[in-house]
Amino acid sequence: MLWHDPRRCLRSAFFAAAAHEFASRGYAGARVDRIAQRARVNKAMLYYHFGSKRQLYRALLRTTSLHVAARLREVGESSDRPEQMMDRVIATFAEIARERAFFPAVMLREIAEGGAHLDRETLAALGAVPMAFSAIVARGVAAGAFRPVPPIVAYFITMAPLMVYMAAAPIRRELAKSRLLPVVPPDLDAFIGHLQQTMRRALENEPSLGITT
Amino acid sequence: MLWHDPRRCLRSAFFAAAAHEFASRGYAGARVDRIAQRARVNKAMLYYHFGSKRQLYRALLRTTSLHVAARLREVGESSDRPEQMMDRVIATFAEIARERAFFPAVMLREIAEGGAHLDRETLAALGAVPMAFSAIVARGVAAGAFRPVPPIVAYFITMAPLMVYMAAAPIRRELAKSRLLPVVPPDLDAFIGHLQQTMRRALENEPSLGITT
DNA sequence: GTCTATACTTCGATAGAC
DNA sequence: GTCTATCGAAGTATAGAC
Repeated sequence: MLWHDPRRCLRSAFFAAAAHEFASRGYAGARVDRIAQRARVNKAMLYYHFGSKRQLYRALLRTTSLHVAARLREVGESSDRPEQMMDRVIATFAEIARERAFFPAVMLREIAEGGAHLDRETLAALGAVPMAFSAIVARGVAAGAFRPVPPIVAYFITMAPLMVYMAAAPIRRELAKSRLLPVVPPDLDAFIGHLQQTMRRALENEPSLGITT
Repeated sequence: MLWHDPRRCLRSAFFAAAAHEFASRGYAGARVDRIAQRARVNKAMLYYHFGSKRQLYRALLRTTSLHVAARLREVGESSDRPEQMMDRVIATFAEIARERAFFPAVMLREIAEGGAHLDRETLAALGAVPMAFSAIVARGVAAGAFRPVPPIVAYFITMAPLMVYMAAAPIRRELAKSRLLPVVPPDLDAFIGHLQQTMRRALENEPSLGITT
């Protein structure tokens, strides 16, 4: 990842700090001072390298989205059967969110934001994620392994629960702490298992044969 | 809805304006000036009636959450079979979001926010929504109509796609405008149909019988 | 209860030395 | 390339007249 280049290293430090700040406070709530402080770099450096808060935000979103899209394409290039591929797509989403804990919250926030602060290039990077996902589903449908569900619909039904369940971890903790939840919610791995099963059933093309329970 | 009471009417005007502002800009991005302007009331009045931006936000969240939870309980009290009840739960969510367009975005943002700005009372109101939903699923499981899926898991798998798909409408428009989407995404009604079908399959307890295609 | 004017604070951004 | 000091804008909140 080119960590030998000091310029790259500085960008990474800024990205990590910015990701944490934007995820937990949102674009408007994020403070440039806090990002610089967390990155252990002077604030003026941030402006020197990125120009503005907005451009830093865009760079973060672009980098992250392109990374996610690339990982999904990797899964799509494997020789797995479509059903297994969907399992791996879900696992990959979760894996990415484990590596980059900020990902779900930033994603949800940007959706709610409706694309304000974004330029065309960043928008394109964002769109690469549903595109990569849709390609996988479309091939499964074409091969007859999946029901003819619109790929973009499958994308939202798969990705949204994952993003929301992961982003909701803090508020679940709050609810649990205040004794406002009747039962302990399953951990992420269990949730992923349920989601995989749900999508297998949702996309299953031969209801009378071989539903895995 | 007590529209005859002028005090109630004023609160409603504030709520409507605040909802729009919080949904499109987030808590930190929301501007008290804009809320007052949109409500066609002086800003000082807002502070007179609600005390602060934060308390206005909490009041909005409480009112909305309690309304949603009440609507879900209504569905739960009907004499429908569990499968039909789930269809109606999904339809009800969508209906509420049609009446109150701000609902999905505010919900997603608050999840990402992790419960900051919230007091115990508002947190409890928020928790009432998954509680009401879970009660419905739990009864379906107890009656043998549903597979033994943890109700809270079913909640996230059902609610998240709806919230995200609705909240993502603006960014889908942006993507479409920039020609960054290969196909036109289904409208909300079609999406709801797919989600209902997905949840029927996900909760179906007898895979060999009566799957509706 | 309602409005005007303003106090006080915080934030994004930059100028300018090194 | 890096840091300090600071500016100007914009924000929440309130004091005080009516």
